[in-house]
Order: sequence, then C-alpha cells, then structure tokens
Amino acid sequence: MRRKSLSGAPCPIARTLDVIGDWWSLLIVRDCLKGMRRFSELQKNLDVSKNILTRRLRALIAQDILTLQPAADGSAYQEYRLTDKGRRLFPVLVALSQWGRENLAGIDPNPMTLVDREYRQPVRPIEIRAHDGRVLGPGETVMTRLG
Amino acid sequence: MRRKSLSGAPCPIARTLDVIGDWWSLLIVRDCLKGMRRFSELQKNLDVSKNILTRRLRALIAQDILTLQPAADGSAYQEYRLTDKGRRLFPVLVALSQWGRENLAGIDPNPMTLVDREYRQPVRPIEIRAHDGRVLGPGETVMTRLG
DNA sequence: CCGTATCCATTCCGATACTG
DNA sequence: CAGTATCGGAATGGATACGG
Repeated sequence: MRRKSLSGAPCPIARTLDVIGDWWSLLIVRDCLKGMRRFSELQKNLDVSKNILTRRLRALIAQDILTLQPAADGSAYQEYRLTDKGRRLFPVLVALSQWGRENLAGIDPNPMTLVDREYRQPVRPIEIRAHDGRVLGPGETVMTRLG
Repeated sequence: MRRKSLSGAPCPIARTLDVIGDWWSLLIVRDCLKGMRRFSELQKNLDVSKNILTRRLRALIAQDILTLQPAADGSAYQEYRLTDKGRRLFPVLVALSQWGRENLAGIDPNPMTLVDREYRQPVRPIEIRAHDGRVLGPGETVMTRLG
C-alpha cells in the first residue's frame, strides 16, 4: 500500500508536509537559501548520491519550489534557483534551526547559530503573535475556517 | 544501505530533521498541541493504522517529545502528553501552516487558518528579526559558529 | 480500549557503472 | 559537470489477526 496523499487534506500543515515532508527537500532548500545553485555544490555539501539528488531536485521543480535556468555566470550549465514560493520557506527553516539548537544539544559545546549577517548577532527566537501583538502559546490558538 | 543519520551533523536543521523529519511525527505533535492525548483519538483523527501509530509514538517518547503517563481523568489507561521540548515545536508547526496556507491554495476557497483563540483573528505571519528588531530576509542571515 | 505480532507491498536511499 | 540506469537493501506504511 502506498502512503496516503495528504494534498487534499484540509489542514495546511498536512498539505505542506505532503510537499516538503521528506528527508532531503528542506536540506536542499536550506542550501539554496545559502546561495548554492549548482548540482555539484549541492551534491558535495549534502553528501547524497547523485541519483537521489536528481530525484529530489526534479520533485522540487515540479512543486514550483525550484527552477532550472541557464547559469547566470555564462557557464555552459544550468543552475537551480529558488522560486519565491521556495524562498518563503525561510521561516520554516529558521524554526527548525532554533528548535534544534535549543533542544538537541548533543556533544557540541558551541553549536551553529543563525545570525544577522551584518552584526553577527543571533536572530531573535521566533514568536507567534496575535493581530494585536500579544505573544501566543499553543493553547491560545485554534485552527479554524474563517468566515 | 540505510539512510545516513544526521544526528551528529553540525547544522541544527539537519539534526532536527533527523528527529522529526519523518512523515507522521509532526502531525502527531500537531494533534497533541490541540489537546489530544488518547491513542484512539490520534488514530481516528490521523487515519493511520494502529501499528504505525504505535511505532511513531514510541519513537517520539524515545526522543523525549512525548511522555506516557497515567490518565489524569482517572480512566484506567494512559495518555500521551507533550513534554516541554515537544511543546516548543509550536513555531515549527505555525511556520508550516502559514506556508501551506499561502502557497498551496488548492481547490479550497476558504482554507483553514490559525487564529487567536480569543478574538478569532488570524495569527500574524512569522517574521525573522535581528537582535535590534529589524526584519531579516534569507540573504541577511548566516549560519555560523559563535565565539 | 490499547496496543502487539505478522506479513507483505511500496517507497526510498545508496553504491556503482555508464553516458553526453 | 551533470546527470541516467540498474540493482540491492532498508525503512516505512498498511491490513489483519490476536492479546492484556
């Protein structure tokens, strides 16, 4: 039996996981957000076999998260670039990063941190805020259909 | 060959995906954040077979994201509750939810939305902010080791 | 009600070899 | 450099039956 598709689920979390909920996709998006564009860059940095990388890249293109374009630097090859839709995954990656750093200490006494490029200060922890600016915890929110 | 473990990776995103990057985990956490605690509730709502649910629950307990405790309502059974560590995944789920709602429109003209429980207003879009409050885009951040 | 035990199908990953 | 083809192994998901 195949895994149920959740693309038609009412919950946007489920639908999102249906698209980027696999193992490699978010790591590829992470590297593209860092500016990587070439197949070989991604392959080396992710340490993934080429056929897997190919498959994942194709899937991300099909989802309109990446595009494959002629390289801007004039080289004969093509390059993978994030679409706007892909770039909007930034908060997802930041949330994952912050949770990992705070909750998966591990052995590393000085784990990597997302910082402001200019001032080299850590980015603020993400907060969930109501329309009026109040910080909300999980219990103060509900998933509902408006209207 | 088995999938590479990224638990020792330097990048906190990779380490996080190693823990909750599978198909069901975040959906279970989502339901627990909504207040679900019972096996049967989860099984019905997720529409997952019992053995799979058992496997995932055990894994989440092993990761200290869930605990299994005697039910508070006096029933003979036990209940699954999020640990603080698990509860801190809230921003991850909100980020996934917002991305899905904004970028995976689908057929539904009125998709589900996360709202403030009290006023029924949509939660603000997550913003990534620097230490001084400036909103940061992906290009204005770097992942680095401090110190 | 809350699982566990089998068993099977599918999907996914990875190594290797090969191509333009 | 940038893939494709093939193959095998492992993890995952699911149906079903069974047990405390």
